[in-house]
Amino acid sequence: MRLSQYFLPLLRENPAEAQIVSHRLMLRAGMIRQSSAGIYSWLPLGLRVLKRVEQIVREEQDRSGAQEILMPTIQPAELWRESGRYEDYGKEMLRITDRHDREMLYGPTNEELITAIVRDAIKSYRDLPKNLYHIQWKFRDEVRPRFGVMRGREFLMKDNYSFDLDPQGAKHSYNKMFVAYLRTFARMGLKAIPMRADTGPIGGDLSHEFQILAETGESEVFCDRLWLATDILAEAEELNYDSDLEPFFRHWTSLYAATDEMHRPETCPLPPDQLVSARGIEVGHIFYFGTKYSVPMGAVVAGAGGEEVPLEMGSYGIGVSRLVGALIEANHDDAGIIWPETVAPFRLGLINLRPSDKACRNAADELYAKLRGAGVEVLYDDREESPGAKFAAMDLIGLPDQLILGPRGLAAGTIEWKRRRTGARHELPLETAVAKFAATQREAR
RNA sequence: CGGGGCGUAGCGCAGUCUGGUAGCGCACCUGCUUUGGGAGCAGGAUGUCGGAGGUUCAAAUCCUCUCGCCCCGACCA
Repeated sequence: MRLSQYFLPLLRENPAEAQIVSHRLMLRAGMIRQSSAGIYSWLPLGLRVLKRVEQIVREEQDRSGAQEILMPTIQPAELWRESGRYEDYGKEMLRITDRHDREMLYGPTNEELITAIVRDAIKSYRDLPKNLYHIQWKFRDEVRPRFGVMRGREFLMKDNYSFDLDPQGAKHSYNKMFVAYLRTFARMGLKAIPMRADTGPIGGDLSHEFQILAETGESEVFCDRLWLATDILAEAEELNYDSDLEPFFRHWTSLYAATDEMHRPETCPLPPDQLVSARGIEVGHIFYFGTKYSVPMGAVVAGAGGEEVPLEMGSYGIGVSRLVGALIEANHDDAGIIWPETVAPFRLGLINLRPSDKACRNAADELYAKLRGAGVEVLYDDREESPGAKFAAMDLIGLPDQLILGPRGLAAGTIEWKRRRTGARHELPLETAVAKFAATQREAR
């Protein structure tokens, strides 16, 4: 993509309403624009990241055996009356009346809808287990939306729902998601620590939140110091979803980690010097709640003996749009965003320092064409701007690598390669640049 | 939902107390010069001062009502 043609409205100064770093940088980097409190439009650069994150989530769900569906944003009130949550959910639920005075709502979550779908479709234990997910916009009319997309009213969530015949099967489904979540976050370069969590209004008795440690986290969390040096992905990667995941689950939940609500200083097993207290961003939450919805909503199947068995259910959520903010919270410096390669909107930025110079322009255009031809996603800054402005813009949007072509290097047949994260610079022979990034593009994806 | 703050050009702000021609920086447009870390000079365009009502010869400024946004707390992917 040529930057001269790209819709990338960068801001040089911080908008007054943005207080935390991810919100500031998303606005400054032209990723989002706010339309009202907690509701955002995603501009081209931001949407590319959102889709990358979504795709990683999708791939790990598919790998775990979950199947993708798509449920609507608007749901009928009567379903929520069946579970009793229509009244319980309170003002956070956006209620709508259609032209026939039918009570509708913009879905804050989908337990009721999916339970109704499965209830009507699955009648035999032979059709279990099932795990269905969708990635859809949700709306929760938060009293106080804040922190940009980290705590919006409208947000993109991956939610899925498992259906099993018995608690043992349901626990296996829960364990699968436990593993899938670790893999998902690790692929984005995030260390998300599973923490014993309160089940809240969803209900149930087993629940873990996946928390990313960050100074700007919304809540206080506590964990064993050992978590800081742990590479969970290495172990999670080797697991087979059909094997018994309980030992893995037990191992990783034995290392202390708890949210504020679940942490009790008097009963905490860790000595004070082993306990880390930090701020956490909740990027995922998994629940096992048994028959909480299946019983009131009559979601039963015929068991092996012909008896009616209510479905054992769990639900699992990942805040996809929140993750974009969380990724920035975890990956930035004073100059801007530093994208992990797996979620970067473009793999590479190409800066032509002197587009008015014919030799520079020809060389940069040619390099751009070759990179594209090699399948490298490259954002090409071909604008007539001062060098400083281009460097600042490229650092701000945070592409993992930059190729900087100027008259100085061109005369020597070289191009400068700068790594965004480390700031390390190398001179590359011009002709090797394409091959180098064609290779890294394959590795990263 | 309790407490606090803010709405003036695309962004950041001054002007409001003490009513009297709506300003500054950046961004934008034109021209020339410049070109390895947010360039310089010259010229130019941009506003229902959040909205409604009121007071006044005169309202960004005073009064009333209203809408929006942000922060702290309680609540949540």
